[in-house]
Amino acid sequence: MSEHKDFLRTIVEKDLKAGKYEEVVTRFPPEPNGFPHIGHAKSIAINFGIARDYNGHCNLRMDDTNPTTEDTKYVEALKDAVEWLGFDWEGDVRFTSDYFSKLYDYAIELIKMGKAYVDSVGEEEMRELRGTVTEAGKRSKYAERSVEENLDLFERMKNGEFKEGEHILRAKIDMSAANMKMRDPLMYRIRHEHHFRAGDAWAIYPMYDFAHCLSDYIEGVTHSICTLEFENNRDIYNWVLDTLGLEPPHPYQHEFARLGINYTVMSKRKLLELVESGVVNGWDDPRLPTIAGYRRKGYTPESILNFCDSIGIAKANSMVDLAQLEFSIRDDLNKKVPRVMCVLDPLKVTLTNYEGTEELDASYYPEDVPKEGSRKLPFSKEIYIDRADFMEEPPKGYFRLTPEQPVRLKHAYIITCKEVIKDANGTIVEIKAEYHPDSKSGQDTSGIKVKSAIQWVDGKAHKEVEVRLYDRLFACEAPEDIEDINTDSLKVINNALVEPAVVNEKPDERFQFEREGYFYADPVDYTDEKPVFNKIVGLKDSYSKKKKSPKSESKAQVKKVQVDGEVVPMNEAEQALFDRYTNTLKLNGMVADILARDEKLSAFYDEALNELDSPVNLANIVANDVARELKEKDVNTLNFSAKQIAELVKMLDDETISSKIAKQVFEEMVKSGENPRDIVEAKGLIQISDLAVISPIIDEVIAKNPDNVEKFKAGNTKLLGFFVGQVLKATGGKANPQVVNQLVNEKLK
RNA sequence: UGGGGUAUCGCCAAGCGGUAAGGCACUAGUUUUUGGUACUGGUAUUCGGGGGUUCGAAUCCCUCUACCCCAUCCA
Repeated sequence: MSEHKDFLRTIVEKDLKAGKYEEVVTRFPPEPNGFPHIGHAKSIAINFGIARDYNGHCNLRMDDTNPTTEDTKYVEALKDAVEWLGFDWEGDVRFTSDYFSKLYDYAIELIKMGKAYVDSVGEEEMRELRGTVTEAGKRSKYAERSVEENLDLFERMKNGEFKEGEHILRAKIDMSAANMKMRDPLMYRIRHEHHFRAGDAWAIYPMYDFAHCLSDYIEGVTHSICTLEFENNRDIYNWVLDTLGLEPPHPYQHEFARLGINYTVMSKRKLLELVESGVVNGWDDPRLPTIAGYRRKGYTPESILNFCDSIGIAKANSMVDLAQLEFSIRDDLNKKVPRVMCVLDPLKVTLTNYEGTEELDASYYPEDVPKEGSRKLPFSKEIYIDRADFMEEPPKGYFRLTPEQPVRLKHAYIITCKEVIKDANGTIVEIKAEYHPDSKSGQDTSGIKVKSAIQWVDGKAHKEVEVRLYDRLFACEAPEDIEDINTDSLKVINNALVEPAVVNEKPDERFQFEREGYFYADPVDYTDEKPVFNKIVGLKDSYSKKKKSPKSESKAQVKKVQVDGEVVPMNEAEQALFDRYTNTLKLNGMVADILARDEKLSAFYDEALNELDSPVNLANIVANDVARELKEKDVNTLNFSAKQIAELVKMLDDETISSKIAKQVFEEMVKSGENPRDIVEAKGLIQISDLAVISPIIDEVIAKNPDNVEKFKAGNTKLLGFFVGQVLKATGGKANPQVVNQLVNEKLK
């Protein structure tokens, strides 16, 4: 129903509307040092999605500024992922390395402005000089080098005249900045390393903080969207663009929370570890949360996109339940995919009263899936069913075949068990059963009631296939490392039996194996001789859930006790002020506390008090509303004066205006600096307390909302607010809310 | 410990002073030749805690608490 926008789209819309940009340009800027995972999918969906929604465009840019970790095989994987998800990037794939010489020029400009310098301290010393989060850092002695010297050194760095680590180019910002990122951040480091695209042309490589903002600018990006951990970097982002004095429009950075899913790891480092240690079989192992992995497993791009859509975009760190992803793929495949029969754990059934063979018609799709298509099902005396679908001594609520309970073979006949044959160990090896000739699917006249229909395959006319059953890679919700791995994450069934049409007709590459789950013909290992199917996801299973679920543990959670920290005690002057406020002016403790502790506020309050002797109302508005404005501004930059606030409160005291209107007028004063009386007059905001005026309006509101009147009378007293709100709305906020409140209450009684 | 963020149901997430959306999960029922799907209902007297302002607060003010990020020549 509600077409709400995420906060990024809200920003984009506002910017577009304000004419800040003509066209929205975003970018997806991965570093090509690993395979993209589903977290990247979220970023792709956001960046390309926003560009699409607002008729802009999105670039694909490889952020390749670190030659030691990056590789061209990863850029291919990245391109594949974006394409597979169905997005087109604008023009060619971009590379930060394409901008190296432009970036170099910008750096020189900064040096010339005295805003960057070559530092030559060692790594260790630099760390020490940087200070800590609580202590300011110190600039190294090299910060004093002349522009000429810096220019010379920097050029020689570029030419490869120095060893790695010998020199570094830093921005000259502020070594005592509270934001550690602003303590003269590094812009260039020396790397005698072969770059997979730039070759050996460069001996210096730009750092992220220098390269990223400028690359965005060069490409005309308007909204530079990244994850939360870059919040602290935003200051440098703006600093570089601003101090270079680049012609607007500038791009601006906005951050959202990265995706976390339980039972999986998402960090590139950990993923790399899993791949390199051989715990999984490559980057596209279906147990990995990589896009290649999901793709190999059989997920559709639509399902991934729907998932990204369903989890929303916000700024709170969160951990999404894996069930949400699984829902997305089931939901997608349910509408699309043919149903087919496969027996994972075969148990032979001989139909003692059946002779010959026949072919049964069977639709590929259930009635609720509006798709056409069917196949023939060979049927004969010998068939296989799944071992789990027969029980000699069934528990209560078991719907399948038992010695007493017949069952339907899906698309075929009802059968009744006659004899159970076991081997020497007591394991069941065969069932002898009888079929009911008049119970054929679609023309059943037998009148036999069965509780379920099970899958089966013909004893001879079937295909043997390999089925790979995947489970979550990790055993715990928030896995840390390899210790937490689920040792049962892959089960291979070598000889599952599938009905012949699956392999012969190949009606699709994804199937629902009835009553089991969704499966995908493995794109790599599948051959006609040995078909291989990957389990994408199981069907929802309310039976086994009911069976084991021991009802979630004690729900009676004790409410967490929260200890209150200590409040800083007031100093003497503050205490004196506080006492005066509470004792002689009769302010309540909280308000007095707020005022007394803040010099700006108490001064403002005292000034207003000189104008008007209304200590309580004045205190309230100062402590609540004026305080908000004074949080970031200084008294003399405010648009309004203490005198005007006194005037406002005067009107409140007179009941010329209501407190609701007072807030509105205050907002106006903040913006325009006009006199409160003028505002009230100009907008006609004088309070209406006349019953003769208010009463008919209430009647109208009541008449318009019979449902809510009903609910109110039934005891939903919260609705009082609704009615008052409606009346106030109808009067432009001018009705006296106290009067309205009382009147509504009476009328609804 | 300085700075920057974030707290609304088991998990996501709307909400921006006037009736606490929605999805997942859970649950009860209806339909069903998939224990699937679909459909119908049930799930927050309450928004991290405590105060204050207001006729009215998840929303404004004060304060406390918890968690995340920042001291790589990574991005």
